[in-house]
Amino acid sequence: MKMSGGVEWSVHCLSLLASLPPDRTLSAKRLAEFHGIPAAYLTKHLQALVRDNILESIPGPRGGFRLSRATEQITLLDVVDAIDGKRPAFRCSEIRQRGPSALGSKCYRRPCGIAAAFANADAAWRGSLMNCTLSDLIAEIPEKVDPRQQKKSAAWLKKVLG
Amino acid sequence: MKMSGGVEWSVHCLSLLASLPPDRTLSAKRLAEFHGIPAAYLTKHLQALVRDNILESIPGPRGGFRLSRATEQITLLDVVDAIDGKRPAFRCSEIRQRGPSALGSKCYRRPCGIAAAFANADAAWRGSLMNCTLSDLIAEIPEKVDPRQQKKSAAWLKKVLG
DNA sequence: TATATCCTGGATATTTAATATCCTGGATAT
DNA sequence: ATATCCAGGATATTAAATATCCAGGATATA
Repeated sequence: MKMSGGVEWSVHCLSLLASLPPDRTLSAKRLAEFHGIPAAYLTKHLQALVRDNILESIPGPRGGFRLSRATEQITLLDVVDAIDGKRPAFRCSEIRQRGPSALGSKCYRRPCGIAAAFANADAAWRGSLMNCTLSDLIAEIPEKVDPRQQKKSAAWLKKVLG
Repeated sequence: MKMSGGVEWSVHCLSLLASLPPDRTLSAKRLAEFHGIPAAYLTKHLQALVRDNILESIPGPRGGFRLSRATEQITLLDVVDAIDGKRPAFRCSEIRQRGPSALGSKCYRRPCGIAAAFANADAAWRGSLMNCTLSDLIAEIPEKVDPRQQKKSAAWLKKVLG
């Protein structure tokens, strides 16, 4: 079971975009350059974030992407849902309806206990992700990120923003 | 992000095996027949369960599989770990170490905040799965499974156990 | 002891999903 | 007018999940 790598890319991009001055943007090319990842593929993920109203995009020269909501209003769950989809990891294939002791399909209105247990685990996971906002992640940068890297990032931003 | 379908098959098989008289077994073929799933592939999953000491296997005629622990000692997490592997869904690719503002690799001893947040969610998920035992699932069969299906299952078992 | 049953593990094929690139068209700032 | 940038479709590549088959070893039974 593996989550799309695009989720990691997306959160890092959102974090960088959150440090932009108001109304400034970064292009997909710049975002890819900053993170050392392929621009063409990153673009696909950014489009997914736009579709889910996490980012907004500006076409044309000096265009690019910026956050479409406050950092407090963007959770990790929002990102996961946008990039990885909303379908749960456990997908019940209703094997109880197969085999020699199965009944007609009308007899299975409620989910089976096994599917319910996995749905609980999924809810716990989503709950945890829902409780972590982009704002939370940014707040811990000063204590968690090496000051030298913070400085280099700021310098890079200053350079590309002209 | 999708969990292996083998997890669902496995839990259903464990549930059926739990209803066996002591020291009786079911072969992979019978388990597959009961659930209407391919025997050859199910075998691979059963082998994984044996490797993790959830099942034990008996070779030879009248051989097959049986639980190797009490139902109270088998959790959904045990099954997921055996079938789907122990690696978390979110795999940090350390993109912070790439790009123009990265430092040398010695400067990244602690996990980044993003990876930590996903690790929390993973822990919540695992915690939920760990709290659900095979015993719990079996306990709710009387209320959750249609009595007619329970009857058919019992009849099938009686037949194949001779 | 011959035989039939059953698990084990390796080899391999098939299918599906993730990853990745490219290109055309439309928007827009300069 | 031109250069930059996003949107979305088409397509290629890679990796993983799904699935089958077979040879080898164990064992109950006749």
